[in-house]
Amino acid sequence: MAKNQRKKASKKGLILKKAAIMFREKGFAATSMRDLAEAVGIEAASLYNHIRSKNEILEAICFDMANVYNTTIESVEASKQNSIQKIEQLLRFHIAQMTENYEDVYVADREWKHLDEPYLSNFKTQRSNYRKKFAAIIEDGIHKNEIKKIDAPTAVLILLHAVSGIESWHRSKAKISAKELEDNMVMIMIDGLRK
Amino acid sequence: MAKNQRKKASKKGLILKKAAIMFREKGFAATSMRDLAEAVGIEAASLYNHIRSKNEILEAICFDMANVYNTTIESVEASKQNSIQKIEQLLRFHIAQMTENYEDVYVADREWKHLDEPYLSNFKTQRSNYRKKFAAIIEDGIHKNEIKKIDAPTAVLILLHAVSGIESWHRSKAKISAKELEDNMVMIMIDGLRK
DNA sequence: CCTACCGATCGGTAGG
DNA sequence: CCTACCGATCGGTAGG
Repeated sequence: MAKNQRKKASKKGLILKKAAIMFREKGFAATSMRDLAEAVGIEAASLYNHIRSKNEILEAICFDMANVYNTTIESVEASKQNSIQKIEQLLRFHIAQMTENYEDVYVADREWKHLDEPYLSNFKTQRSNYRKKFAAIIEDGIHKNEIKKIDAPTAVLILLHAVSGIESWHRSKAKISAKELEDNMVMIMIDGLRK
Repeated sequence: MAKNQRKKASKKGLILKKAAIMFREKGFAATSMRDLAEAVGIEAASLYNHIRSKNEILEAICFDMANVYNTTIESVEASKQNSIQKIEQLLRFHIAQMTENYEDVYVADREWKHLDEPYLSNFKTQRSNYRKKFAAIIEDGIHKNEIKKIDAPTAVLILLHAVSGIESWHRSKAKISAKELEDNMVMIMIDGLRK
């Protein structure tokens, strides 16, 4: 992963990486800069040679994820596949992110509330736009009779939240492999949508 | 709702209710006792005539929800229905909780990490037991050929997280009604499981 | 990258 | 239920 390499290469990258781990474990508000500094191996004051503020760390994590999501859905939109295939591709993308890039995904998904303005509004807009694009793909599938007649925005919420359920799987050191997990999820969700 | 009545009847009930709203909005750690006191309409120090600590409030919310969950799944287990019917009943229960008792459900689901020991361990155990009971129902349906061959613990995670997606629906003042929402969700999830 | 420190705010208590 | 206050900890800065 290019991103993971970057995150380990520089000190700022290390700070972002450790921060994501701690923000997931304890939450943004309950993680102190002194906790973070200890995990990085420096004094709290020294963090500020690499980052401007605690909130800037959260911004970096959230908007890096938003960019990955935007890039992906734009490429899926542009591809020549039917709607079921597009949805399956998006599901597999989200599952892969969850298993490979767990900490960042979790933080961007659950801790974005702690963003300050104007970043908060910006993030909420991007999030809403992503869901609208996803819903449009489902809507298209309904019109083309590939997908059962359901409320598309509701289906998007179900799909995205279902994927976030992998979080617990990740923690539980389950016996099932990542591949099996992915296939199980895709089967359940796709069969649920299909006519 | 008996519980809502109790929560409005006494001052302690009002504190728990306002706390659930604020813990959901800002998170447990980012909600101060002074914020909470203002919402209740008293001084921060006066809160301590009704509760022992900030953590006690979180405990009350989380364990009230755990009790509701336990009671429900025990009654579903004891009922004479096939596995698909049991799962549908549990799904409708969770959806109803999400639409009727949103704040408490959300806090018990997302903020329990901030519980102190021994409550934290207790809560995690109850949560794990609930999921095991749910998985056993799915497992039973697989053996009886009512449900496709999938990994039952994974299916439980998908179902429970999918339901939590209603959170965003709740916030978005969607055009779809609660009844339609419920039917859409049940249809997608049940069809996804069925053989 | 560290020592030394700031003002603000936190959860909670004493005493009435 | 309030005023007055406590020690601890917070994010962040000055200066080297």
